[in-house]
Amino acid sequence: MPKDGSVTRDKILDAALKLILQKGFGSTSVDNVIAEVGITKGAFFYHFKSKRDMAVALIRKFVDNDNAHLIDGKSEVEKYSHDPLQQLLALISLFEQQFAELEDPYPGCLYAAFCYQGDMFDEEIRNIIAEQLQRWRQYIVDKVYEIMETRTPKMAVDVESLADLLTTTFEGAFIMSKTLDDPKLVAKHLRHYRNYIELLFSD
Amino acid sequence: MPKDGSVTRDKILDAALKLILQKGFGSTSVDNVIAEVGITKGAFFYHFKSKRDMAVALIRKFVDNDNAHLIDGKSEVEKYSHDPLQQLLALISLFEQQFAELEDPYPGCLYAAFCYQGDMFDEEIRNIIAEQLQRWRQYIVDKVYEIMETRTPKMAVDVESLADLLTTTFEGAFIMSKTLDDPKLVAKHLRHYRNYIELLFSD
DNA sequence: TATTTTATACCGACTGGTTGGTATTGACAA
DNA sequence: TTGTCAATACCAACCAGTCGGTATAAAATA
Repeated sequence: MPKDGSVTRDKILDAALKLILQKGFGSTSVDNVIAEVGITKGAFFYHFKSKRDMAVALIRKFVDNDNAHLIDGKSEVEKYSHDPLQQLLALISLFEQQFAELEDPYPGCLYAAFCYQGDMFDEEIRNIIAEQLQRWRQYIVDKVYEIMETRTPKMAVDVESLADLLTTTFEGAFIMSKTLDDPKLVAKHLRHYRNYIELLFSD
Repeated sequence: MPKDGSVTRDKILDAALKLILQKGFGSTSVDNVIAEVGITKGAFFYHFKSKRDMAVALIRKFVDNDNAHLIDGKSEVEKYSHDPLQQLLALISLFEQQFAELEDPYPGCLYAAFCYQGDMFDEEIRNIIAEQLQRWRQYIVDKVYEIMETRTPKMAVDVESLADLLTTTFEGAFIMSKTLDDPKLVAKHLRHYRNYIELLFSD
């Protein structure tokens, strides 16, 4: 049986995620990470050729996980109703429920953490994030156009920004939740987004 | 008249703000700041006894400026209408106009930058920020209760989180605007917040 | 089956450079 | 000539990254 180095690699990424959300990328030293994991410098640079290399791996993992949430949410929601409006409302409800269960403020989102350290990263890393944000946009944009086949919105709205507003609500609410130390805030703000969609499209 | 060191002090704070929004607090070194301003270490530590001391001064200045926006917006808006609903909608419109003029993505908000470096700061700094967020909340909460004296919302809503949602929209939209490199995004998302208020309360 | 080889996974001392912060000195205005 | 303001030179701690070496186990060879 081979020694499984991927266990250590994952532990490094987990520790790095936690520390980066607390202190930011630039303030999280490799020494911090290895101390958290309980390994040495040698082990770290065996798995990642540089700190930036680790950042890329970390953001890839975070994006994959985020995308899994989108895909899971989609399939969860689309099996209960064929009405695109009900599907979209149910998707938001699903996220509300998940965030309503939290007892501590959500630790935060890597996209925001990296956004506010932008100058430390190159185009490649920014693109990985932007592409994932556009997957969310695309799913909701399509859903809204489906809705508009049978319903007329109460107001003329820009569909693309309406779709992006979900992510905006998440990102903004994470910051508010942490700053005001209110674990329930994210769910409450998602509820307003759901209300808005409902007011726009329901009869 | 003594030499006016406050000019240098302000230049330091301006440079620090710019750099911190680009790179984060932890990755912005004192050397970076003095290079940007064109002064030396001695000058920096004459004006601020530590880097943390500068951070406190910076966040105080940012909060004062933010509060000025709130106060200016209030008085601007309250002189054109006595209807609290029209006042609130006009306030959001005002911010929309300001952000619609931008040609580049808004550089970001210190509250978010500090939020994602939370572990580097103490309770004092977090409180300065939280108190300012609560001033925004209080103004809108009061306004919404005024509105509800004469109008019934289309849906039952949590007033406090409805008020906080303005800040959430700002914070989230700043991140989206920077990440997607879209200068007009903030104005568009504020528009949705205004739409939501309008749908909730108008006849 | 016993022995050698090879690849993986990890260690910890070390390097050149950067960090926040200090001590000392001097220039300039009142 | 005194207090304000800023420059130079410096320090100890910390930074990302390197390097020579080691332990282990699978694979190849005998």
